[in-house]
Amino acid sequence: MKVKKIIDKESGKVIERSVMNSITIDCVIFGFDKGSLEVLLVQHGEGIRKGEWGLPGGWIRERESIDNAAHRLLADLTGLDSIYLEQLKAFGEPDRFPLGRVITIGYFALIKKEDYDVRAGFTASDAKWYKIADIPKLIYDHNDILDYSLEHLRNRVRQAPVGFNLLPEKFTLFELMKLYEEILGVEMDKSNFRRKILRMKLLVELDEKQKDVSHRAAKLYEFDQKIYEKLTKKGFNFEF
Amino acid sequence: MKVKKIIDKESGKVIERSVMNSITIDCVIFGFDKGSLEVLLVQHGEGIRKGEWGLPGGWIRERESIDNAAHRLLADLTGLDSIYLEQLKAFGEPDRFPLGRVITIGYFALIKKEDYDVRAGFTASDAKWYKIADIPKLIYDHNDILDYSLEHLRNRVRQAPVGFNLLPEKFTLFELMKLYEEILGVEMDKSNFRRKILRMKLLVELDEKQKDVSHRAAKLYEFDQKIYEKLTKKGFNFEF
DNA sequence: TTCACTTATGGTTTATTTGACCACAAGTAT
DNA sequence: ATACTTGTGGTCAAATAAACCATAAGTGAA
Repeated sequence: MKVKKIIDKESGKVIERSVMNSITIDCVIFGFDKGSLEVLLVQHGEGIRKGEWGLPGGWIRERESIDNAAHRLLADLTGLDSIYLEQLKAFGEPDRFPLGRVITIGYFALIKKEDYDVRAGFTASDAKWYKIADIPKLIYDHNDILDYSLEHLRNRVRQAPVGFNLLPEKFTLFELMKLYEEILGVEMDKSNFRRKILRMKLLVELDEKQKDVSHRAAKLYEFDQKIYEKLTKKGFNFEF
Repeated sequence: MKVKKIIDKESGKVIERSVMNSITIDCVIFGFDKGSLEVLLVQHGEGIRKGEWGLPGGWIRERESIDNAAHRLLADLTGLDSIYLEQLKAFGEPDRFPLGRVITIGYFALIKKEDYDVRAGFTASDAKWYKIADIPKLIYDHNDILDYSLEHLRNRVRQAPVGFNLLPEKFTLFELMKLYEEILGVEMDKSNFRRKILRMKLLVELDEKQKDVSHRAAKLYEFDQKIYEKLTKKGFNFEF
């Protein structure tokens, strides 16, 4: 096993810690802002690919599970824990990484941008949100991983109520609909959407309304954690 | 990179070939026989776990993609190529493998048992089909991988027409229904099933009937490759 | 041959869901 | 006041799903 320099999170000191030398993790972190789906990319600060953009990622330590590694990397990156995170799959074309055979395990995260500060605990030289349409050419096979994630996201939101992880705690039905429209690339009918989503009893109507909008304020909703979990396990159908 | 003894498929000679030393592949191979869902397990012929059952698997070679590795292993095992195979995900608990840190990538295969001969090209000391209900305690975390696959299979057959890969080329609607019932663990209505599946235009009615059955012979169907592929991409809905 | 039994096949009926569309409410901006 | 935007609650016809029924077509046993 290789030994890599790693910065210890608590002490801030550079320590040596063994890592697995042919497997990495790369995370596709989705956010949603002003009607647009976005992805968090980082600019590499060292090595031959200095200056190029890629997915945030890192090495797996010798004694941690891969899920833990993904959570740790994400926490270092965003300062957030307990966010929605799931493994995508492994990417292992033999020439995907130019300096040797490295297989990477892709992870897929959905975060509420309101809770998040790019700078918090951030170690890469630069990090930036990119709209899906503006993704540049990325290092290695990261464009492939991103494309796969996007495809996965589109499938996932139709089968489980995971899209909510991209919205603030309290949201309007219109915002929710716009989220689905953006992710799935379709147009929906306000009225039918409302009927369908309310019928699942997934949402709790709050005694609050939108503030500071230049039109009639809409009621705010949040989702019911119990039913959310039940539907997440059982699967729900969200075709339009 | 480690060097492992590998038996060359063409020549039959033992050759040395470099493999990645901390990643393996394990395959969950499903078959369907007489109304029961089954899984192919192998008995390990060497090492400390000699005699115990596990999933068929192996090492990834230095210069092959992980998908290729899975296809190669499966071809060695079953003598079949171009079978339905997809990656599940990586399994990486730090202590899943007792002799060191090894991450495994799970694969998921569906085969037509009629086409398949367990002995063909088989290298493990023994291989056997097990009914889902009779799965023994397996080595390492293979029971977890199997449980995950089963869950995945249940989700998959409801979203894409992949279940057909378990049936012979020609099948009756009743057989197809029994397949769904077995996989999903539900009872269905013959008449409604028939209506629903025929409405998708996925099946082609053949000019042939069942033979040697002790009741009215049913029409045979096969599926339409074109529509099959379209539905596989697009996703179909098969809730009951 | 007749009858019981099994599965095949094609209905019906009713309730539910969808999709398209409408109308008015309740705010803001000019 | 009026235009404009989004919210909210409807209608209606078409499509779908769920439960159930009836008859057909075969086998094998009485």
